Amino acid sequence: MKDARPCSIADTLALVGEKYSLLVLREVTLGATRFDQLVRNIGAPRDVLTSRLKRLVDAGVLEKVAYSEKPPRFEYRPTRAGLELEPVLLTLMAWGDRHLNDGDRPMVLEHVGGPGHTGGHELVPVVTCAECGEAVRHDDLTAHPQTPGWTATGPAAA
Amino acid sequence: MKDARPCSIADTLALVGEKYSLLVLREVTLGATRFDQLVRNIGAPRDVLTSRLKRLVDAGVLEKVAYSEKPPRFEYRPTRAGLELEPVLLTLMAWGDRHLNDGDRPMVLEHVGGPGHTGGHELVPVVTCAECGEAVRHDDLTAHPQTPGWTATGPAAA
DNA sequence: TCAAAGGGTTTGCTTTCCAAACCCACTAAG
DNA sequence: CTTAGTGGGTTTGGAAAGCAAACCCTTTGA
Repeated sequence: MKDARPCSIADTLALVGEKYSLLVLREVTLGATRFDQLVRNIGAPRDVLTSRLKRLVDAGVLEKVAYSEKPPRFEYRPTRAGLELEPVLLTLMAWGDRHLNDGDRPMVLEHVGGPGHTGGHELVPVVTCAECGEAVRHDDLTAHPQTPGWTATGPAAA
Repeated sequence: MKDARPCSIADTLALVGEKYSLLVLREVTLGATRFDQLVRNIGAPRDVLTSRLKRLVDAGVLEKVAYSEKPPRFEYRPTRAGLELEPVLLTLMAWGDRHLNDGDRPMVLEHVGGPGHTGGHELVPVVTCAECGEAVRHDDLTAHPQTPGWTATGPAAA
C-alpha cells in the first residue's frame, strides 16, 4: 500500500477490512458481545479474535465494558462509530443474498418504521442520495479526486 | 470458519473480503482496468494482485477482456454483479470520510440525477428501506435468522 | 473435591504476504 | 539492427499472519 490512491475506502478497510473484523461488527450489532459467543458465531481462532478485538477497541469502534468484577469479564459493545458501520453490513448482506444465495436468505431483517408505523416489513436496503433522495445508479456518478496528481484512473503525470 | 453462523455477509466477505479485493473493485469501477494501473493505484504486490484477479474473474465479479492480440493483453472489467458492489464501496467511503478523515474527503462523488435533473450535486449516500423509503436506523431493525438452531445472538441449544 | 464455564495466552506448524528480481513479447528510437 | 522501454505477469526467499489444539487461571456449582 505504498503511494496508493488516497481514499477513504482504503482507510476504512485498513481498519475493519482484516479477516473477521466485519463479522465481529455483525455479531456485536446483533447483540452477541462476549468473547466465546464471538468465537462460536464467527468461527475465528481465539488468538486472532483477541487481536481483532484489541484493534477495534483501540480504534474506537468497540468498547470493552466490564459485566463482572470478581472474575473480571468484559463484553465488547459497538460504539456509535461502530453502529454506523451497519450500512456496510447491510449492503454486503444484500449483495450476498442476491448473488451468492440467490434469494435464500440466511437471515431476514424486519424493518419497523418511525412512530407513524404499525406493522414491520422485510428490509431491502437501497443506497440513495441524501440530497435528491434518488436511488444511486453507477452511471449517475462522477468521481472527483481531491488529491493533486490524481485522476479517476490514476496518477496524472508520473 | 467452521460451524459459523450462516450469513450472506460472511459469504460475500469470503469472496471479496481478502486484502485488496475491494480496492480492485474500486479501481475497475472508476475505470482503471489494467494490471499495472491496479498495481500503481492500489499499491498491492503484483503476485497477490494476480491471485485476487483470478479469484474475482472466477467468481464472475470481473471479466477478463482482451484489448490487444499481438501481445496478448487484457483488461479487467466489472460485470453487472461487480458493479452491484458499488453500494458497499459507497458506504465504506462514507464511513471513512466521516470517522477517519473527518470531512476531508480524498475523493468527492458528483451525483447527476435522472432525466429531469440539470446540475449535479455532491453525493452523500444513505441506506434506505426499499419498502417504505425511510433511512434505516439501527433501532428499527429486528434480525430473524432463518437457520434452525440459530438465534440472533447464537446457537439456540448446544 | 471435582468439574465446568469464561476468557484468554502459548505453542508449533502451515499458509500468505511481500519486495525485488526476473522473464517474455512487442514497439519505438537511434 | 541494436538497444531501451512498456505491459503483464511469474519466481524466489525471507518475514509475517493464520490456525487448531493445548494450556492457564479464576470463580461458581454439584
